[in-house]
Amino acid sequence: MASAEGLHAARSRGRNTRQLVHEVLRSRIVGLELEPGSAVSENDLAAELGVSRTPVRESLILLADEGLVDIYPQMGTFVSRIRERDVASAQFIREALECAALREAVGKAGARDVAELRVLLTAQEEADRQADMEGFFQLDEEFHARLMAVSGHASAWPVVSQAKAQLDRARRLSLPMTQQMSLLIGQHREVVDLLEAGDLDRADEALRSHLRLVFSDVEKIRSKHPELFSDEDAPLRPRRDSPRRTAARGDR
Amino acid sequence: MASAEGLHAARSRGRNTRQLVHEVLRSRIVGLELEPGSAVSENDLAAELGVSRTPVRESLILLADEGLVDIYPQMGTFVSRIRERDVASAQFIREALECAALREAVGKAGARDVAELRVLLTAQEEADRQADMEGFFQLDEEFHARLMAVSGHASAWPVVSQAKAQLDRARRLSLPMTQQMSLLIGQHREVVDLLEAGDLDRADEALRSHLRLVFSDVEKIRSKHPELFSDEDAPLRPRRDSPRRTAARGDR
DNA sequence: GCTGACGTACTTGTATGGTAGCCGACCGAC
DNA sequence: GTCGGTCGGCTACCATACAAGTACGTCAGC
Repeated sequence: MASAEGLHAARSRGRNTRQLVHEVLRSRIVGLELEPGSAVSENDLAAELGVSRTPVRESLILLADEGLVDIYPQMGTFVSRIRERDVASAQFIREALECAALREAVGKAGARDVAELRVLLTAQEEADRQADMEGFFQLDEEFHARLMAVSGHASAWPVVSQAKAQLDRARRLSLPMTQQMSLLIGQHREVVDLLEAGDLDRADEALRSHLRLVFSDVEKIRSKHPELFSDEDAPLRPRRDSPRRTAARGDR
Repeated sequence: MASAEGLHAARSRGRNTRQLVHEVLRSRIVGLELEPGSAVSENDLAAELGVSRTPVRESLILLADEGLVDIYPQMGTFVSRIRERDVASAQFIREALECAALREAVGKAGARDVAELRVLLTAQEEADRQADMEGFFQLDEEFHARLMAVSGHASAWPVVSQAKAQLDRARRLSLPMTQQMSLLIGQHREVVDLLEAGDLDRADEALRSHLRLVFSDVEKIRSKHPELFSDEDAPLRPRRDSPRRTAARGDR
């Protein structure tokens, strides 16, 4: 997945190196491939990805803006630990925007919109049957994005997506309980049903409780994996214990 | 304001060059000192500000992420024209977040919160009397930020602020009608009154209509200054007519 | 006069060099 | 044993050099 070589292969397709590096790193962080608290050095990443430090550095700056990494000048850059405050903020933003969009979507939604959403629901059930967690995550993202698009506010999705990233890092750990998947899908279906029926208030409520469930998951995770979270106000101890990088030298 | 020399002077105070350049450019763009459509060359800015291309470039990347500039590789970077779509999106985001926060603030607001808000209202009236538009803008920003803070969601303000930037560029041109200022202040006061009274629905409605008024202003501006707006879908003509930069050479 | 090819001057993208500053281990003094 | 200074190695920051590509003025050909 997104190895060093694959990066250059896709490079010709419009996007430049910075954007590719940004996507790779973002995906690794949100997918927990890079754990909260771990160091991400410009030099190491540049060497691993086979590019210079410049695009890596520019990507890290963007990721810092998104709150996914913390840059400590002259000390290092670290994947940000999950902060209570950021998670709560992300939840608030997501809930406000998605619910506001849904309220506008009710009444606007055509038969085609509903049909497209139902296609995604079916695909989600298939992913559930196959226990394809990664696939479900993508379909979930697409579902929520599409839901916002119905209201005509697709352009606000990136903001939601950014907030969502903070939540998803933690969720990644919780979803293994496969029972959750069918529950979430059921909630998705309920939202679509109520949207189709034009029941504004109940649709809003259904989506809101769906999002809250996701949020409460994060809290559960916290007790299980406290090392991924930041104990607030004690961030000035990034720890540079980075073990010597043994491999990754012969390539290129 | 914010000349090249001032930049280095403030540099010692914690923030690095990139952040300073970012603030300067953002302020110039939102303040319309740099007009939509005008070219912002990495080289020119670096020379003018007395720094190298690197921090300038990194700032521009951040500004592009905020939608304030458009980067066309190998062609140039231009202050983005105001796009119908972006303005609508910004309005949606702002309205959803600010109103959601206000709804949560009702009931939470203590006497002290209300008092602090009222202090800002008084200051706004003073700015109105003195026809101090710039001061009013800052106080307006502070009022809305404080209002969100009451709900405990101050950390979501940057998102609102980013959306607001898109709207403010246009508003900058409209506010000269000083009659508007007292109208806006009156609406601010109404929101605070209803917040204090604990009337959730009417407070929400008051804030919403206030924000909508601001939004409608933008539409008025469009007819007056069409050159600042993008006629959608015709963006691939940035025009490089950048007139020779005559001044700004002897300093440093 | 008009059209089309070409060259120059500009742009951003990427790579690399040098600097200031922080951490942590080592080592000597007490 | 404990404390304090020093030094090596690492970091991100900034500056600079080079590369790839576009626009636009110029000029030759018609």
